[in-house]
Amino acid sequence: MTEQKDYKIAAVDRALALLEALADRPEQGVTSLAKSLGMTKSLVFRLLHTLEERGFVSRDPERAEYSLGYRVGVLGERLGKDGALLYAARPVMDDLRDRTSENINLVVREGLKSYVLATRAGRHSIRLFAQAGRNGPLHAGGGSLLLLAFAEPSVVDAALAQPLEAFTPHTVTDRTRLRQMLERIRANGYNIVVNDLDEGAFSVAAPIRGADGSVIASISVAGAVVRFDEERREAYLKAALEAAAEISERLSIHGPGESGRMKSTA
Amino acid sequence: MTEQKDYKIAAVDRALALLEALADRPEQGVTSLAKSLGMTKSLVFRLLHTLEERGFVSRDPERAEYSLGYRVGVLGERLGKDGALLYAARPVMDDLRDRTSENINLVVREGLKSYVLATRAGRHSIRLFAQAGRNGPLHAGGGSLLLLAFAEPSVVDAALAQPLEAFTPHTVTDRTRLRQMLERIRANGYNIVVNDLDEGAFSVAAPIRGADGSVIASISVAGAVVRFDEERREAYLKAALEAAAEISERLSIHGPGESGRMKSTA
DNA sequence: AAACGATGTTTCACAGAATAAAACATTGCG
DNA sequence: CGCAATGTTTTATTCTGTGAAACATCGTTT
Repeated sequence: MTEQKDYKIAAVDRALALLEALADRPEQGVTSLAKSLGMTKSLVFRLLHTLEERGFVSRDPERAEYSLGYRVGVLGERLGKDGALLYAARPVMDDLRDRTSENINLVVREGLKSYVLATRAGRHSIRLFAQAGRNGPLHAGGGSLLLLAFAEPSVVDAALAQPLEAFTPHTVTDRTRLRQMLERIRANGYNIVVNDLDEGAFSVAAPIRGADGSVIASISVAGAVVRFDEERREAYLKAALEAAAEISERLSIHGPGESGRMKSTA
Repeated sequence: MTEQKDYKIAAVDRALALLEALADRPEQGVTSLAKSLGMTKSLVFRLLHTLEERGFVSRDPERAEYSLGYRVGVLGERLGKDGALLYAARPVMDDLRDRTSENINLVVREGLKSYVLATRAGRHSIRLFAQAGRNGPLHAGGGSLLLLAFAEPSVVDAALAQPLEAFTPHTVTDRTRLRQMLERIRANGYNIVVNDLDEGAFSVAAPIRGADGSVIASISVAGAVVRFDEERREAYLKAALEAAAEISERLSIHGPGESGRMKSTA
């Protein structure tokens, strides 16, 4: 436990804890909140007043019960869904890159295409398909296939109804085999592909889940196949799954536990 | 200036002001924020640290610039879009009810139906169609028609392609006349109807706009036609427009100005 | 290349603000 | 009708938030 400098200002931290508690369970009263947070009633009362004045908390005047206020919604909308994902993923991606020294990709689905939200460049120089802001196919690439595997059936049907381009000789374009692959990905909870989108490249992808538990993005470790031995395969898979779990936890209502203290001390 | 009890706790209020500033303009540095908010650099630095630890603020590690963090998105999503609107509207609806003594309705569009988000009962007892949680038509009722008027053309076409029920002898079901009415509503920026959904009732509706400026809801004053003279017509229209503007302002990025201090001292 | 200027980070001492405890008010329930 | 639980207000004390200023780091200019 290295006591790193603590600039935290207690009053603000407590106010934020209050907001989290109200997000976790709305319609709470002063006493209930005070008890569950280990604060005194008067403190909670003052905090709520402050938050309410700015619309971050809303009081039902009849029942004197509090919930999150409209300003939280306005600011959240401003950030956008991708924004939340992106910022939650950022430090985790940095960490994953440092651990693996490979390229890291954060990919979401956009209709029948994949979309690269962010990347981290590994230490080894290799040109891959993935590039932030770029649209790609859904039927090839580690992250893309994983997204397709966890998409609604109607999306899968629509995606497979399109012409399926072969990006390399190894790209799977046979629809029956593709459906089998998707089934396997769902069963495994991850996806590993080799040479299917970029010649000479591998990709190890894990699913990121939103607050409601549905898969909303994939994070993947990608690099040159020549460095991809059995040992790395295991290590990268473990790292990718952990990273995905960490991001998913951040995006859940309960938020990250006390364990996830990532400081990339490169 | 009646100095009402000030329970506001300064540190928290400043932190919230910081969040608002970052929502208004992301990617700001410490100095810029300190200057625009009239705080010292060290204070802003500490506030940002506290906010960052909880994910309410996100720092670009390279450029040392801050934006809203992912937690804001998670909490905002939890509230939902209707939640933000509902909580922003609540005190305004109370105020509008107190001013007019009539029924107040907050209505949104849900596909090709209207949906009553919330109501306030006036002092005079009158049974109206509107009831919280209820779906209604789009082609009749003050608020519903206004929502239709400001909907995308494809929605209007789809709504008018349906069979149009006549709820009273005064309900307009002629499609050409309806389109003329919608045109008028758009031009006026409000809508007043009589007897078209509830026999013997009037409705004065004004548009509520979201952060992006599009019309997302309507607020309306409704009551018995027998009390609806010219003087009240003017007064209700003014009150409804003001209420709609107030709610819209709350939902905008900049938030409510210092003017809007509503305390319903009934 | 050296010096400057701007920015982010850290330190520190003090004022005043946040806090806990307890009294008070209000509401609902038995 | 009284009891119990909750929200609100007050107050005294302490500790924390705060501003000023020093320091570090970076990019730019001369």
